[in-house]
Parts: sequence; C-alpha cells; structure tokens
Amino acid sequence: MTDAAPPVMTRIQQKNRDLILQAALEAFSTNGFRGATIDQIARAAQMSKPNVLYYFGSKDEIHKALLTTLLDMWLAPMQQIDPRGDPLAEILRYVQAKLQMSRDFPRESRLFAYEILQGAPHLTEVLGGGLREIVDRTVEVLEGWMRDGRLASVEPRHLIFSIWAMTQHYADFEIQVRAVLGPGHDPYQEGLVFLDDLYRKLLAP
Amino acid sequence: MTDAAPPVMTRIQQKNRDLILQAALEAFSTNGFRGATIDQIARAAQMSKPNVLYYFGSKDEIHKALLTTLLDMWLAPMQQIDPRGDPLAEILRYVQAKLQMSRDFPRESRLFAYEILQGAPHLTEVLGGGLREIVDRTVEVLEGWMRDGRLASVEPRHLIFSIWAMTQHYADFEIQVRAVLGPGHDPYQEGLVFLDDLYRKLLAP
DNA sequence: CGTGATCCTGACCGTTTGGTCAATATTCTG
DNA sequence: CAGAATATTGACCAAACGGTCAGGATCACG
Repeated sequence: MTDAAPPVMTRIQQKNRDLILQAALEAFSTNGFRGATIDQIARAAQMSKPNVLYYFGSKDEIHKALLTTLLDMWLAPMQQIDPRGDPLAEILRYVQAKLQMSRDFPRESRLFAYEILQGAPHLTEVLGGGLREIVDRTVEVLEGWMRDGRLASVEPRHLIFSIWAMTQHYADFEIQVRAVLGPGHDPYQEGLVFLDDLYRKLLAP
Repeated sequence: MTDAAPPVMTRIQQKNRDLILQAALEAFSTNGFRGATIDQIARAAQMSKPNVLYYFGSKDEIHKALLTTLLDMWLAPMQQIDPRGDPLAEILRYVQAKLQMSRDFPRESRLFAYEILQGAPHLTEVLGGGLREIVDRTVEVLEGWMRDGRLASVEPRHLIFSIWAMTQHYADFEIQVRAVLGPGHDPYQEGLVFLDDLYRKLLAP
C-alpha cells in the first residue's frame, strides 16, 4: 500500500511555484483575472512565460491554486472564535484580526473581492460547501451566546456579513477611503476604534 | 454669439447611445472593464461593432460615459439627508435608500466596485473632488447633530464608510451572501432589519 | 424628389494573449 | 562521470480584441 500520488516536490519546484504564486497574487489582485497576463506574471517572477506554464498548466490553474492556497488563511480568524471565551471579547478580537488582515494582506482581500464580484466561478463549491459550514458553526456559537443572554440578539449571519463588509471595505476600497479622508489619516487605526465602538453598542446584552 | 457646442442629439443618436450604455453596463458590471468586449456590447445592443464605435470613439469612452452618467444617481441619496430633519430618521432613511439601490441597481454597484478595486483610473478627479465635497457637507451635518447631542458621537466619515460597506456588500457580494444564507431568504429584507437595529443602537444619543 | 447629412456594416489590420513545441541547459543519481 | 530526469527558453501559432476604412443604406428637409 504505497502513497497513491506522493506530492513530493523538488527544491526548485517549491521555490518556483512559490515565486509564480507570489507574482500572480500581485497581478490578479491589481487587475483582476482577465486583466492580468501570463507575461506579466512571468516577468514579475523573473522567468520565461513557457516556464510559468511548465509549473502551472494554464492561467486558470494559477488562479485556482492561488485561491485555494489562500482560502484557509483567509478564513482562519473566524475559526479561532472560542465558544468558551467572553462573547464580546471574542467578537471584538475577530473584528480586529479581520481588520489587520485587510491592512496586512490587502492583495488577498482584493483577489477574493474580484472573484466574488465576478460570480465566484472558481469558488462555487467552496461557497456552498466549506464556507457555509464554517459560518454555520460560528452561527451556532453566536446563537448559544444569545440564548444565554450574554450577547444582544441579532441575526447572526448578517452580523458576520457586517464584519466582513466593514473590514474588507478598508482594503478593497482603500483608494476611496483615502481620498475621502485626505492625507494624515490612518484608516485602519481609526476604523478599529469605530468598529470597536459599533460592535460594543450593538452586541451589549 | 451662438452656442459653442450645442449637444443636440437626433432621435436615433439618443436611442442608440442609450442602448449601448445599457448593454455596456451589463457587460462591464459582470466581467469588469477588461473582461468586457466591444463585440459583446455590440451583440447585446443588437448592432455592429463599428456602429458602437461610431457613437463612442473607444471602449474607454463608453466606460467613462457610463461612470459619469451613473455617478450622480449613485451619490444622490446622501445629498437628500435633511439637516433640519430628525437625525436618526434621516440616517436610517439614507441606509434604507442605499440598500434599496443595491437591490434595484446591483449592476451599478458592481460597476463602481470594479472601478474602485482597480484603483479608480477613471474616477480619480471625482474621488478627490466632488465626492469629497459631498462627504464633507454630510460630515458637517452629522457633526452638527452630534454637537447638539441629538446623535451619539462617532467618527462621521467612518460612519459613512460603514453604511457604504454594508449596503453595497449585499450587491457586490450577493453570490456569497446567498450561498451562506441558503435558499428561502430575502437578503435585502433581512439586511434592512439588521442595519436598522445596528444604527439605532450605535447612534442613539 | 433630390441631395446632403447621418447612420450602418463587411472586410480588414496590427497587437495582445493564452498556450504549444522542439531544442537546449541544468540538476540529480547510480 | 554518464545518462536519465528535470528545468528552461526562443520561436511560433491561432484566437480574440480594439480599432479603422471605404462604401452603401437610410433619413431629414428644402
């Protein structure tokens, strides 16, 4: 009984696949899937176009690999909500973590934004499957807290939407945010203060 | 002294320009600027490609015309906030209006989302100019209300961001919202209930 | 009804783009 | 170090795309 398909990678494969994904993240997140070109990715990864296609069979494959690689990281903060912790503290920590991800990984945020905007052609199974399960689990935790009177009663799924919308807004619409605020502002710092206040008031039991 | 450039349009011009813009809205809002093709727009508008380019000199021009045509409509609800009205009622009315626009004009919402995501190459002057002024005016109204103790004191610009983020989320990420909610839900109806509650709690003086 | 302005299109062009392929270079391993 | 496996690339291709152009159809109007 041997390993069916041992995904053993050579040192070079590991390095180059990583280089390509790095370059692709930059390209896809600034221009969208159709706006990015393999040439552009190859140039950024400092290799020839055929070599890029040697590691990933097609542009689509690069894109799909990127999304699946980054999805776990993107969803991680929500899974770290601790049912045994203090409800408000747990949620505020989640908001902060999500906002920090927008600040530290805006390209990832935009990548997903483009994908969802376009109708999530590469994420349909994830949306209806894994994502929904993760959300459902979190919803159960939230509803438990609400039943116990430790959290104000609000529609939990829309609460989650609101957190996603607000935090990702700072990354996805950063240009607009900065244009409106003008220079000399730290959108994320101010946003955190605002969101902290908002969710405290909304969720206080 | 004659009119410098009387923009008088023939019946046909009016009809065809409108048809093209209609088709372009559909195309740009589903595939983004680079994802949409002139062929596609021409087909949807039921005319030949050269004819599309007879009315609009280039793909870029169509896009720009769309954005400028729709921008006023998009920003209108905020300008209808009445400084003499009841603060909370005015804001809740704005939230409702914005949410209705997401529901009734999701394509417009996505069009702007794509544009901002991409760095707003066609909206830079608007972002730094007109938009900022409109926001500034609204901010003054909000700050006036807060000074008078008729509204809880929160950072007004981030309050506006939150309204934009939340309401547009339902249009721009509709696929994700529906995937998470599952069938048998009215995202906009539920969203309105949630947001009403949220802003009541946040803004009660 | 005629004639000038407006409207419309098939055919075409140059460029870009995703992807292929044969050939060469490099690395790994016995 | 030999030879097999892996890695890399220049040259090339077909399709898609934005845009042009010359010529024909249609319309408005005296």
